[in-house]
Amino acid sequence: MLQDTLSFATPDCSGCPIRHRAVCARCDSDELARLEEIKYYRSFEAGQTVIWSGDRMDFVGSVVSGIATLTQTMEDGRTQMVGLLLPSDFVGRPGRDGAAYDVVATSDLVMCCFRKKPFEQLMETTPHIAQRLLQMTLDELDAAREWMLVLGRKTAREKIASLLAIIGRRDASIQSAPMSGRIVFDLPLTREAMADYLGLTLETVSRQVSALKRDGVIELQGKRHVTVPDFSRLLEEAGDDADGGLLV
Amino acid sequence: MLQDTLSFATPDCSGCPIRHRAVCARCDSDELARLEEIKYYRSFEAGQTVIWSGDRMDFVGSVVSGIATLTQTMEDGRTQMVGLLLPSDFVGRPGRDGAAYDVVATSDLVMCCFRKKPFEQLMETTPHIAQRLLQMTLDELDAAREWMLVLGRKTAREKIASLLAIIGRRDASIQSAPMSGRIVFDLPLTREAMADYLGLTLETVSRQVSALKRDGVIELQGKRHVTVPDFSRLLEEAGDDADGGLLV
DNA sequence: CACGCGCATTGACGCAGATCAACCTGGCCG
DNA sequence: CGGCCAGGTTGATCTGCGTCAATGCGCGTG
Repeated sequence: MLQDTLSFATPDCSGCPIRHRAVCARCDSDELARLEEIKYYRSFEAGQTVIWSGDRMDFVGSVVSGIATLTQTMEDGRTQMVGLLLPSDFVGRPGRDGAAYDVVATSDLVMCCFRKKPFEQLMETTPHIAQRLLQMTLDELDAAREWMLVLGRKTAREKIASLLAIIGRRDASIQSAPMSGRIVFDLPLTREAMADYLGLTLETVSRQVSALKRDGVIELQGKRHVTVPDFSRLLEEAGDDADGGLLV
Repeated sequence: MLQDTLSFATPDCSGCPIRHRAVCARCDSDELARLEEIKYYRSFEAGQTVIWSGDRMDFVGSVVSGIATLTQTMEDGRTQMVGLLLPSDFVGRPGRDGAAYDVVATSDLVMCCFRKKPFEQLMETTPHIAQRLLQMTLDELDAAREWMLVLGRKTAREKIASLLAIIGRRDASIQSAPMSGRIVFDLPLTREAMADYLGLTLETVSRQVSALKRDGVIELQGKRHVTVPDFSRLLEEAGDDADGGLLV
């Protein structure tokens, strides 16, 4: 919510919505000014590819609004989503030349970018920026490893529940909603994208979503709008203990 | 190999084998001296738990010799290995209090540790340490995401081949052996540990290893000593294009 | 309105890998 | 030496999910 307002009225770091989590969280006014110089916004349409794996990347940045996915593809076409980019998530690999994955916008998308070279130079002289990026990367690493457990050991039903829990939690925390009880959100992904995230087929996703609906774990309005009447029940279905687990 | 010699004759960073990849790679003599003050070695026996998930961690460090695994466990006992720690790999989460995973030594293990608080202080004032850690964390993130593709989309046979390729490559690069042709190494993992890494059962691992042997992709001397007559053939079996893929 | 198209659902069937179970193999210790 | 036990192999059977295929549903467009 906060994310989607204000951002263009005052397109500078101090007013920038990404400030909540992103690089400039601890910057002083001098550093903000330097960030401001190398900052620009980019917009993408739904379905558009933001970065091809292997591309030279000349920027780093954060998602301001919209959703993008991060995927890997094998030569024979099998694909695995390895990350989901929601508002405030960071994109880019300071110190690296190439992109490692495909980044695709799944909705209309706005990114707040910094030109990479000068950003890296700023990083050299500003310790807390590197530290901030380290913290964010550790978060991503935790999320990736959490997801390895989901992919390697969970059943299809548990996988679906885990995904719904992650999206629901993420959405809820943005809205400062309570972490238990009733939760409502929109699925930002097609059944196929969900399947790619979970290492399943879209048919299995569809079946398991229907099953969770039939069993009262979730309610559906249309295909995408989800109501979770009891969030802790969903966590149980995901195979997590009610409080821990599922970072991001 | 290099790893296992010398390390205790001269227990300072300049002679420390981990210097090849780890934090002190770019330190000047002053910084090395400060690292030296907060450095100590710890030894573990095979099977010993180094860290329990949730433990308060008061150190960060690198593996000097031996092998450890990084695992997550669900309440019902299902476990997923999320990382393999070989010599020179970094352990720890600067800026974080708790451990996120169980770390278990699978062989006798020596770690080179730094006390965490002073290490973090050093990081505050020494930009390139945070940058170095960021690079290492990005490497781990790439590896974790690569592994997500393995877990989510590969068949059992491909999974085994991928694991053998990773271990073989890692082992070979340490010994500066060529990246193609004949490769020889020892499996540092039991069949069960391999299964936990790959999201399979140990029976399936055993069967697929036998199958790869039967098909001439690998040769086995005993249960653990592996010869790969043609590394690029192994990469094919893993579903990778011969040059790219499988970071770490 | 009918048509087409992208997305989703549902059913029938087959198979890769899990499960259960028996047996092997080599190293250690009394 | 023999017995034990952890780790490994192999076989028989079961099942969850993939595969293939038909059908539904909402929406924009001619």
